[in-house]
Amino acid sequence: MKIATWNVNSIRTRLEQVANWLTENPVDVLCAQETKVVDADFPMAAFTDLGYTCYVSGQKSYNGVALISKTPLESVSCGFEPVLGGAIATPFDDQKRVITGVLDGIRIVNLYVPNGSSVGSDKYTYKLNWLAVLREYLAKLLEENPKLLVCGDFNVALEDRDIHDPTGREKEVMATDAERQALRAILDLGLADAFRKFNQEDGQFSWWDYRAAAFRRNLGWRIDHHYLSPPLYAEAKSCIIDKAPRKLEKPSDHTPVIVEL
DNA sequence: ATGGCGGGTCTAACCCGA
Repeated sequence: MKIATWNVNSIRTRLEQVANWLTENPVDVLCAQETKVVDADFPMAAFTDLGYTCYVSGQKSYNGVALISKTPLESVSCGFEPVLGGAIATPFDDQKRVITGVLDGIRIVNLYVPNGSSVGSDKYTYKLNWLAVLREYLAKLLEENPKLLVCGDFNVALEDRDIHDPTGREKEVMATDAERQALRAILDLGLADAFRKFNQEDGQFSWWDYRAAAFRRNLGWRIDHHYLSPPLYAEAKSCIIDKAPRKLEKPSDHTPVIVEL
């Protein structure tokens, strides 16, 4: 089974690229983030034409996540509320950042973690609070789903080798100790980075700024991840970053990461 | 860099991303 995560930065603007990529890379499930479209306007036909079923949780202009699956999924839900209840979840479910479903006994969670804007801002606080709620959400899911795959755009680079230049990282959003500790607290539930099972090199990135020719100069960050519970980590066969889509005209600033189980 | 690019939409002295 192959599962990909890709922040597409608008599913409508990127539709042709995503459909072409799926044709050439017919993964079982594509977990997309930043779809930036309300559910009624999601371009489902392009994917049904390829034999895929779409499960979407979107909003106008911002955020939005989708599961695009070759086989229909079971037990699909959106947001934190179905798992955590309204008291904890409601303040966070306005922003559409979470969708999950089950395929062959594997629960797949597709996330778009808040960016955080700048260190010390209200959005930075929101990000840390959101990650704390995510920990509770995943703890509940792990109780019922020993085979858990959590993927998406985490907007956190866990280690210095995941950043082209870690100098001054403590002042930069996505790399502060508080963000890393929030993510580590989640991984301590029993999740491990699929990519690092196979690749220990630095200079391995999944996002490059549109500006300053960052992609050409490989000035990137590795912030898109697949985290696996122990039985899935043990059976994982590969995890690769496909840089090809980032080389196209008008690309997303992220590129797909694919795990094979 | 007082964000250089590129999405979005209230098409702007706009907002947001990462």
